[in-house]
Amino acid sequence: MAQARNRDRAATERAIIDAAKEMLARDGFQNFGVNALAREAGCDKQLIYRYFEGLDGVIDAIGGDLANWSRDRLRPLLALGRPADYAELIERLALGLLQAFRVDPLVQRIKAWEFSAPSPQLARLSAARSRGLVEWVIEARGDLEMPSDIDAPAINAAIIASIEAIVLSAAGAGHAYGIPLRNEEEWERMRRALKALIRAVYGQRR
Amino acid sequence: MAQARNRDRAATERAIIDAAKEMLARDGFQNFGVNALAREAGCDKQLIYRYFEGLDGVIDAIGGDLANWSRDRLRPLLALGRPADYAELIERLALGLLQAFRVDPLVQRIKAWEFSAPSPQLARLSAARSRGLVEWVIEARGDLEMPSDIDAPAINAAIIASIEAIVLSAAGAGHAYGIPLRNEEEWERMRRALKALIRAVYGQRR
DNA sequence: CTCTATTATCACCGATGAGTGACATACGCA
DNA sequence: TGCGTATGTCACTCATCGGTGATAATAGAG
Repeated sequence: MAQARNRDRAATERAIIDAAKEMLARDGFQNFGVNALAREAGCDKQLIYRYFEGLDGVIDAIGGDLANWSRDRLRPLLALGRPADYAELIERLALGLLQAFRVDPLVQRIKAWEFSAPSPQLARLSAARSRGLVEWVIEARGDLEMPSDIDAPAINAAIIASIEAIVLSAAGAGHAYGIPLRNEEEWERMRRALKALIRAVYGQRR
Repeated sequence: MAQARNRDRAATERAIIDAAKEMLARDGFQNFGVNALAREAGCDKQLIYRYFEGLDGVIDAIGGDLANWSRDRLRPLLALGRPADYAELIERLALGLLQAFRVDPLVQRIKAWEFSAPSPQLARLSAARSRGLVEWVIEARGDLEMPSDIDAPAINAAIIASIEAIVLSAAGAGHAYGIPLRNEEEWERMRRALKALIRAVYGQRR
């Protein structure tokens, strides 16, 4: 439980934001409210209104923290060197995203909430992540040629969609669409399937 | 707004269930509660407790209504005759499921809620749908050989996951992962991409 | 017709929600 | 040193929540 130092607005704001992130990651948006947040942050709820103008402002602030989420999570993949072909590029993207999403309950909750209660505000958060994603692809792609005979953007969308739904299912139920996903071996099976899918549709240079 | 006839328990129960389905399809689980449901069903909330022992009982009753959802939605596809190969089988499954899911806000809401607030109860609803799905595949597959060189169950899971995430995104935001999905042409683009994905991974007999 | 059991309604409880106005405290500037 | 303002606290309103006990109304059995 984050605790605010006294008489320090910046610290209090951080305490509120940190508490909010922790609560969301733990319980989701379910019982997320001003009262609970104030309790968790160890301050009076009045301050939430004063400093953030309510819960929405807190969400926006979290959005600021997460603005570069995709970029930051995928950056290490650039160090692997240039991908040999488009298939390898998308494979890296998919597996990197899978891992990043899998270990980040906060982003999982945000995505899940976006599914069940769409709002312009949550959509903005998601849009920022998407933007970082395509920027990464552009940067990592370099001068690699894009497949012209198939609709790569739509196919990539399908692949990313698949990853998000699988992670969300597994996080909640321990399995996804009949495939158990409780430990690293089981996840490795799913990774292999995704790789097979990507290699099949984008071909592989040998 | 469903309205109960007076002094007719069966009719009242139906009115409650119908109102619940309508509310969930319209607003999701967000403000779904005993008070709101009673108001919408045009009866006193006490009856919800008497006849269903609370909200959970109502959900279970809806589950009963939806027990054969997959089976019923996919059945027409059996009339198309035997698929020529495994790819065609999965293609029919995917496109059939996409369409069924796309036009059914109630099932969409249930799925979305399962993502953001996993519970054994919701999981049971989803499990029933899954079961119907694999039963359909077994029935439709007949004596068609299954691909042995790849992990078809995991790949199929990924494909179905993809479809659900795409539909949920599109329902909320009008687009999914950068691909606009507001009209039938745009959906046709996504269908083509899914077909390409399935054909690529499962090959096609020619 | 009378009585009983089912059906439906009403009035209430305690808890909790968001939101706000008034008040206390302490920091830093003049 | 004293004062103003930023910071923090408290107490309250009003609405809604899930849940329950008592009571009214009516249909059907005898």
